[in-house]
Amino acid sequence: MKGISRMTRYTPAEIEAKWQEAWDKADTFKAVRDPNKPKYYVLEMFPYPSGKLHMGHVRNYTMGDVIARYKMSTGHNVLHPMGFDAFGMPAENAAMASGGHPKDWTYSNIDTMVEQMKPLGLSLDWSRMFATCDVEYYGQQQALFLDMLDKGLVYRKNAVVNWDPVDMTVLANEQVEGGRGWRSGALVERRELTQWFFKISDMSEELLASLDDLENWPAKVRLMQENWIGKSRGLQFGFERVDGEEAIEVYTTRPDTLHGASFVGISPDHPIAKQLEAENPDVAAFVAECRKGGTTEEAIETAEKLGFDTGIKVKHPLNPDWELPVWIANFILMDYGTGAIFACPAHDDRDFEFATKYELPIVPVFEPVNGDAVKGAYVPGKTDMVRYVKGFGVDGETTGEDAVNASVDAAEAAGWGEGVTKYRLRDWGLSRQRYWGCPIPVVHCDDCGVVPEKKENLPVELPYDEGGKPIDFSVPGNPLDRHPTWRDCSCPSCGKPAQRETDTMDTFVDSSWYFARFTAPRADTPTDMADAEYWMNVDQYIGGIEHAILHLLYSRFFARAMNITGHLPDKSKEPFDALFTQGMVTHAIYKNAERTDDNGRAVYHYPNEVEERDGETVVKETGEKIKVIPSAKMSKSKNNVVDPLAIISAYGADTARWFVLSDSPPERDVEWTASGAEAAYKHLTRVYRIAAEAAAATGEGKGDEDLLRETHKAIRDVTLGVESFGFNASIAKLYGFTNTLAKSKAGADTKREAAKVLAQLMSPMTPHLAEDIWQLLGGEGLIVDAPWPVADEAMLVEASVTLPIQINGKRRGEINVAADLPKEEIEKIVLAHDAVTKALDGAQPKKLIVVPGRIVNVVI
RNA sequence: GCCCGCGUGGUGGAAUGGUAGACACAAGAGACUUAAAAUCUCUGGACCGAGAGGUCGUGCCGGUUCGAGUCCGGCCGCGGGUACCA
Repeated sequence: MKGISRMTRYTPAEIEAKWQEAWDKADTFKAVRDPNKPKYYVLEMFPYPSGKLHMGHVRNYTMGDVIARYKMSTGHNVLHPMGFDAFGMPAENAAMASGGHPKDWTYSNIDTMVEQMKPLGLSLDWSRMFATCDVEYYGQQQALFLDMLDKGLVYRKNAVVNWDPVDMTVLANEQVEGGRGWRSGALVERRELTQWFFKISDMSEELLASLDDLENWPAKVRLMQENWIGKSRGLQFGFERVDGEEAIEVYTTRPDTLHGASFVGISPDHPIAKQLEAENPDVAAFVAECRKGGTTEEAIETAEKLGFDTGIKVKHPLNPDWELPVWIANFILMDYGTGAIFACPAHDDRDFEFATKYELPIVPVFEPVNGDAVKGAYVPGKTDMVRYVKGFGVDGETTGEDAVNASVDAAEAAGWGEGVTKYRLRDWGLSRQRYWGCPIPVVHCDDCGVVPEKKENLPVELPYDEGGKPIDFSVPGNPLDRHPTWRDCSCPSCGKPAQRETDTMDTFVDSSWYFARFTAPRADTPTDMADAEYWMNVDQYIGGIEHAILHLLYSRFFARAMNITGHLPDKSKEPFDALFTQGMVTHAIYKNAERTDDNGRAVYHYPNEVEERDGETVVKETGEKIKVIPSAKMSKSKNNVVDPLAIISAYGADTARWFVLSDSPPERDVEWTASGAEAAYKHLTRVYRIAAEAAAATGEGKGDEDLLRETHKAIRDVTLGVESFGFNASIAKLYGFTNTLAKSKAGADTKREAAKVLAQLMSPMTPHLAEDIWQLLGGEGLIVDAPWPVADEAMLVEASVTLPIQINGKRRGEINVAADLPKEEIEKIVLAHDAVTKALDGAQPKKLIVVPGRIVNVVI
C-alpha cells in the first residue's frame, strides 16, 4: 500500500472529465469517410425524449459503445450516431395536462437528456445528432413521402379508428382503458375514416422471403415477423345464395373441413351486413353493438362472441340440397380474406365457442389417430397425422397440410374454387389526427381533388401559434383541424384556394429511415447516395425486443421504398446486417392500494416514494398501503423508472457502465436493484490500485510464465465475450484475471504488461478508467487509439487436462492426464481407476465412452 | 384469444448435449486495527453421515440419449407483441 500517493487514487469525477475532454479535442469519435479503412456502423435504437434518461437507455447505449470502441480498436472506421425520436403523444399529453407547447416541452427534454448522456463518455459522433421533429428532418421526410406517392407506394382508403363519442375525438389504443375513453370515460366505438396507407402488403412475399437471409438476426425475431406476415394457402370460392342474389365469397385455410361446415359467417363490416343494416333496425342494433369497444386485435379476439342470424341461406358447394344459414359474427375481420368464412366448429376454437352458444351443428371431419376422445374443438398442428372420417378430397390417415392441398386440387378440378395465397399483413395506416407529428404534404382542392404539395414548397412546417396566440391543447381534437390560417393554402395544381391535409404521420414513419439519414444528416435531400453507399448498412443494430415486429418490419419496408425512389442503394434493401435485441430493464410497480385519482384511475408511486414497514410496502409520507406488482417494463405512466444519474454522480460513469453490463446477460430483462453499484465501484477502485502498484513495481519475480499464460487466456475469453454479446461473461473473466494479477508474484515488467492488457480489455466498458491506468503504465498515446491485443495461440495450449469419470452418467471420480493422451491409454487408466474397479466388481463394462478433453462415461 | 420468449442457491446469474451453481451480491467466520472504516483470508444448494461418502436437486409431468438446465411432447407461472405507446 506504500507509495500510493494522492496522484494514483481512483477519482472518477476528475478522470472522467479529463478523458472526455481529451477525446473531444482529438475528434476521436467524429466519423469521416475513409476509403482506406473498413467501415463499421453501430446503432442503438434512438430514444424518445421523455426528459429523463433511465437505466434501460444506459444499458442500451453502453452495449453499443462497447461494440463501437472494440471495432475502433480492431481497425474499423466507426459510425456511431445518436438522435431523438421526438414526435409523439406524450408531448401533446403534457401540453394538455399542464399547459405549454409540445415543441418547447420536447426540445427542453432533448437538452436535458443530452446533458445526462454526455457524462457517460459514449463514443458518439454528436455532430450528426438530430431530432425527428427538426423541420430539416421532417421536411426531407415529406419529400420522401411525395416520392413514394409518385411511385404508387401510398394511397387512401377507409379504415377503422377508436372513436370517443363524448370528446368527439380519435383515440390511440393506449388511450382506451377497458373499452372506455381515458378522459371522458365514455364507451369507445369503432368508426371509419378515410386515411393514408403505405402499400407494405405488396411486399409481403419479399419481406417474408428475405427473412431467411438475415442470418445475424435472432431466430425469434425472424419467426415473429414470419408469423406476423402470415402467409397462408387456402381456397377461395362462392357460396351460392338460395335467394339467387350474388354469391358470398369466402376464403378458408381449411377447405379439408368443408364437410364439417355449420354456417357461413360474415363480418359486421361486410357489404351484406351493411346493406342489411340500412334495411333492418334489428341488424342495425346488432352491428352497432359489435362496433362497441376498441380496435385492437386483442379486444376483438377476446370479446364475447356475438352472432345474428340474417335469415339468408346458402347452398353447400358439395351438396346443393344442403343449406347453410348466414350469420353476422363479431369475431370475423373485414380486413382479412374476404370478410366472410364458413365455420367448422369441430376444428376451430372460435367457431366452436360460437356454435355452442348459438346451438349450431358441430360435425367432426377427422379424429385423433390414437382414438382419444376430444373435448371442445380438435385443432391439431398442420403436420400432425389425423384420421379423416369425412374428409373432402382425402380419406384415411394423413396430415392437415396434405389434406388442404388435396381439397384445393379437388375444388379446382371440379371448377368451383380456386387455390389462393393470402397474407395476414395489412397495409400500414399512417394517418394520425394529431398535431405533434410530420404534416402529410398534400392539399385538398375542390376541383383537383387530392394534390401533392410541390417539392419547392417543402417543408410544410407545423404552425407554432394560432391567430397570434399559443395553440390551445386543452380542447380535444386535432388543433390543425381548427387552425384559422395554416389550413388555408392554394392548390399546387390550379392555384385556387384549397385546404391542407391536417392529418400528420404515424411516428413509426419517423423511425423507419433515421438510420439512413444518419449517413448524411445535413443533406438537402433525404440521403446523399455517396454517403449512403459508404456507410450503409447498419452493421450492428441494438434495441429492445418490444420492437421485434412493427419498427423493424416498417424499417425493412422503408429501406425497399427508399431503394425504389432512389434514396438508398440496392445493397440496403435489408438495412440492418445484424440485430441484437436486449432485454428490458424492469422494476416493480408500486400501485396505491388505498386510493385512486379524481378520475378513478390507479395511482402509481416512484420507487423512492415507498419503503418497507413491518413487512409491508407503504408510501413513506402517508403510510398508505402499496400493492407491489413485480417486474414490469419501466414505463413513464407507471412511474417505475430509476434515475441513473444518482449512480453516476456518486460513483462515476464507469461504475454505472460496468454494473449494467455485469449484472445480467444482455438479451435478458434485468430487474433493477441499487445494491450492485457499490460493489462495481469497489472493484474499479481495486483495479486502479493494482494497476498503480504494477506501474510502481520493480525487479524480478516468480511465475512470469503463468501470468503470461493467464493474460493470453484473458484476451481470448474477453474478446470472445465481446464479439458474442456475452458482456457479463467477459466481465466475469475480467474479475478472474484481476484476481490472478493481484496475487501474482511475477516480475515488474510482466505485471506491467498484464496490467496494460487488463486496461485494454476493460477499455470498451470502462473507457475513462482504462485511459487513466494506460497512462499510468506508460502506454503510448490514447488507449482508444491502441490496437486490440491478440492472444498468442501457443500460450493457450494446455499441457494436461482433468477428465471427470462417470459411471452410468453419474460423476464418480476424475483423472488428470496429458492433453494429447490417446483414447486407448485413457481407457486403460479409467478401467484401473478405484471407483471403476469397485463398481465393475470384476465384470466387463457394457460400454466405455471417451469424449477427448471432456468426459469419460462407463456404462455398467 | 393469438404469436414469441423466459423459469437454475437467500439474490443477479454461469454452463458448444458432457464435473450444475463460474463470476459477483448479500450473509457468516477469521486476520489486521485501541476501535471503526477500508483491505485481505476462509465458508455457504438441500438432506443423511463423526468421517470417507451417499441420496436428492435447474417451475411441474412424461419422453429421447451412455449422459438432459440444454433436445422433444404436454402442463403451470411470468414477461413482450397484438398493427394509433414508443
